[in-house]
Amino acid sequence: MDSTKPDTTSRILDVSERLFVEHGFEGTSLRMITQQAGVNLAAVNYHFGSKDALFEAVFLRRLAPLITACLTELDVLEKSSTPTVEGLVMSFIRPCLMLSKDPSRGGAMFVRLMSRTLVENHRVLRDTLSQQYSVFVDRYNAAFERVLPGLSADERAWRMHFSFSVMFNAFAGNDVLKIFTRSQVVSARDPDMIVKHLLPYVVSALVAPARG
Amino acid sequence: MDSTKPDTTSRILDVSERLFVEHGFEGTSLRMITQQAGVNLAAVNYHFGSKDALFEAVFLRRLAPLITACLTELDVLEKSSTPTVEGLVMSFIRPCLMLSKDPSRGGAMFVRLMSRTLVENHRVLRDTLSQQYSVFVDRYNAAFERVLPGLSADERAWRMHFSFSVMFNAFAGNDVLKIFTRSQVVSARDPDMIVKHLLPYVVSALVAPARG
DNA sequence: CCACGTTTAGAACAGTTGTTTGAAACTTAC
DNA sequence: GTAAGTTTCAAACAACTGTTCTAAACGTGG
Repeated sequence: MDSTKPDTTSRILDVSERLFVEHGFEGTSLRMITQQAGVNLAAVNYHFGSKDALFEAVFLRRLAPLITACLTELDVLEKSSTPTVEGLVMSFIRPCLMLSKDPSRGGAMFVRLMSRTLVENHRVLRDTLSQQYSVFVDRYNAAFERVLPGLSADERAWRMHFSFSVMFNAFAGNDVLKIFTRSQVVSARDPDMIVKHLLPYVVSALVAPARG
Repeated sequence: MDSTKPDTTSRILDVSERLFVEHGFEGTSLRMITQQAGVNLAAVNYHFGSKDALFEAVFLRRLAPLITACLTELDVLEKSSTPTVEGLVMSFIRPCLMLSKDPSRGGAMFVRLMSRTLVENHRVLRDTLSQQYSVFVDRYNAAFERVLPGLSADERAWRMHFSFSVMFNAFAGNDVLKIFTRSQVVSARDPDMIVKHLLPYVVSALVAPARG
């Protein structure tokens, strides 16, 4: 046996993550997964119970640590006497950046999976996950209120909505203009390059004065 | 016969558009489509040739007019002696807004379809469509260069990338924070409300001074 | 060596998929 | 009214879907 070969469960998770990103939940069959993972077809149902449960496992494996990393960043930030908008934005970007640059955690794969799952509106997102991480949103809400005291709750919610949207899609590599042209508008997919341009963009939009 | 009932082709297109948005390309079967459209199963292959060709037809029906509307807005803008960033942004937002508010064109359905198709990376987007609307990107590139002369080509490309990303996802109703909480962060999906907050957000980010 | 719980194996299940077929029904024009 | 062309219909096709089953193989402690 190849000792470097991970166990069946991990191999299934790794292959699934990639295939779910590439072909979506419906477009990925258990036979594709088990073949590429080099395991028996029945292994998925044996180890995870069902295709749905497998998807949830793939998702939770990465989401929980990512959330934790963000919350830890927020903890540090809250102890600071002078929190900045830039620091707050980085408290979300930094964990995404770390994840994107770590091949052992699938790199940017998971952000892409979140992006796909979001637009696919998968059950797991509506039913299982959505409510158990609401602390994430609450904490960011409070943090944004602190660094942007001049905004109404409504205005703040919109700017957060837009900011997470653009940050998310940047890391997921969703190039909208790709719809209209073959040539990639943005040259590289280097995560550091993304952050370099993303951070000032988001901060500029967030700190703009409220229009009365 | 009910004279208000559209013909088979249109009924298939309308139903397909909605189902492709709700369940994606792979998740939508021809039997779902034909049943809801009240037509025979073979009708899709008779009128369109294949499921792939149907998808392309659904996509092109809305995309071409949307592109045209944007290009027309750009024409007007270019004749203006004092084009503004706000005007340029609105030249994209306005056609999206009109579309979103027009139920006879499926409302916001098509923007959501574009959003789904983008992350699904469908063949039709890679092969068929991508190259024939490159004029869209070229025109916007030139227009942005005119109203933001202080930016390098690189910086401009990134800001355009982010801006179209956030505008797109706003109209598509992709609420990222929905992943983490059940409660909708942004209250309404009223297109006018979206524009009201979206426009100043994007403009602020676009006009921010370049950091040398 | 044996017995035990865990994992893997291949085969089969009923149901669904996109597509094709040939005949029926319909519309249109002469 | 009849012929030609267009559209609809039910039925069938092979291929694929997630899931289940039982037997075989495996690892482990006695």
